[in-house]
Amino acid sequence: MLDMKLIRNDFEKAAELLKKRGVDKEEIARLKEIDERRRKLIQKSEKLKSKRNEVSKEIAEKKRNNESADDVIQSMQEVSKEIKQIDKELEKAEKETWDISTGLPNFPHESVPVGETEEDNEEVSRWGDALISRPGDEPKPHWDLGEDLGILDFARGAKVAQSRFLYYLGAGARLERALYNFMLDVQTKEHGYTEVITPYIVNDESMFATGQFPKFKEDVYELENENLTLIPTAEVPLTNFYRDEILNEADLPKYFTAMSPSFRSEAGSAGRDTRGLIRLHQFHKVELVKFAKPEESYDELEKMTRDAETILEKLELPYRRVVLSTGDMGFAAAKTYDIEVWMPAQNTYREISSCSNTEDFQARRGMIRFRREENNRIEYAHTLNGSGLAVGRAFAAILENYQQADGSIKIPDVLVPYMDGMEYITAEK
RNA sequence: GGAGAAUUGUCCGAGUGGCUGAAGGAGCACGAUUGGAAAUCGUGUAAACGGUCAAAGCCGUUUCGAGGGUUCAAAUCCCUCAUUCUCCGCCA
Repeated sequence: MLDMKLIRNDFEKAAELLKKRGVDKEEIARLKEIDERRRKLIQKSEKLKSKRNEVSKEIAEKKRNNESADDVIQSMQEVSKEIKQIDKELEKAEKETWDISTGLPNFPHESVPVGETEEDNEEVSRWGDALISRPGDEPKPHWDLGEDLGILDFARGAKVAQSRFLYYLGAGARLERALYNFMLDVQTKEHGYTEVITPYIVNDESMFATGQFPKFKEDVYELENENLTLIPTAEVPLTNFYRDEILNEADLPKYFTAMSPSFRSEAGSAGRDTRGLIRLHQFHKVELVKFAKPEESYDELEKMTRDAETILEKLELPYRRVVLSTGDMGFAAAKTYDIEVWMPAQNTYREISSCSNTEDFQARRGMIRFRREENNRIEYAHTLNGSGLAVGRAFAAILENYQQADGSIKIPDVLVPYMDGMEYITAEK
């Protein structure tokens, strides 16, 4: 949710910022207009209510003195009717402002490159020898490697559930578990995050606060007749942890991490990444969430992005960092870094983590606030989220980057202890 | 899933139609007292929205689990829902 005051007081600036994100100026103008109408109605209604309260006191006074108050009561009946009428109009205006304002994306940070698509994203840095393909000239894609080794089973996933679901088997299941245990260990022991196990189903209020609702309902799995949704990311339950709460300034910053399954309907992505582990309806992710003071949130974003990158460096997987353009950023984000891991078989980098500062956008929606020590005033906190990392995509990257000429997979050194000393995954007999 | 009880401010807790944003207590903050502390005394101690304002502040409206209703007027009466507790059923 945007700060309505900025739209009111500096319309041109607000409109310009939102234009970078593809929002029509007309729409902001309409919002401003309805908001003005809304506030006029509030004033009108409150004036009458103030009168009603005053006269109510008079009536009470008279009743206590056993005097008749019939005439006053009668006039108040009229006033009450009028209040009801105005409140009805007000409700309508409120719904209209709500409909527009809840659909507006966050203002982009000034450092974000302006653009319309992912083509306009800017590479920030690279790490590792991406272009040295390891086994030979023809690296195999991870889905072939996984099926040949008998550690991934897409066919049975589709049979038992649907396409874009799968089974991990034997050393594959073990590797998945090794990966997220490793990631959680690094984030908790080296980067100071508190490990959390969250609900995997959340209510509509939570989905609203983090920005998925009302605009992106088609991307998630909702339970029928329940007001409940399977989480599309642990960002939702983690960020909502402090919804409707006021924290102490001394409590900030706060770091949480959680491994969870994530459920996405992937509506509208038919035909894209249909093979392999890149785009699934259900996948594991180690999520990072921070609550920070406004003046520190961009430093925290840099640190969080490094926290994600560290995982890839320890796994010795080549990657690059890009900063998303205004056109490619998620709805709630003010600035986002994507970390893309090298996928040799596809000869390209693929997103494996996305780290965003939403500033106070989610905090406004979820009323996540803190009290300043110096003046006791209440402010919105800034919330950040990032993947640290997407486990399935890391799995895919390991298969492709660590494949050997004989089709086996070398286990990255840091994972060997998590695999009971196993150093290679070879075909199951 | 069935039956019953409950839900008031940071916490405990009073309050069945009007003078209750809400008694009383605890906690917390500040001040007095003290060599310092404890005890004691005094003062203060919610949030959202709207208006005004450079700001501090001030004014108004709303909020007693949530939403709706009755009424001139609702913490208080009615309806729906949620949550918690107890008992029964089921169950990892």
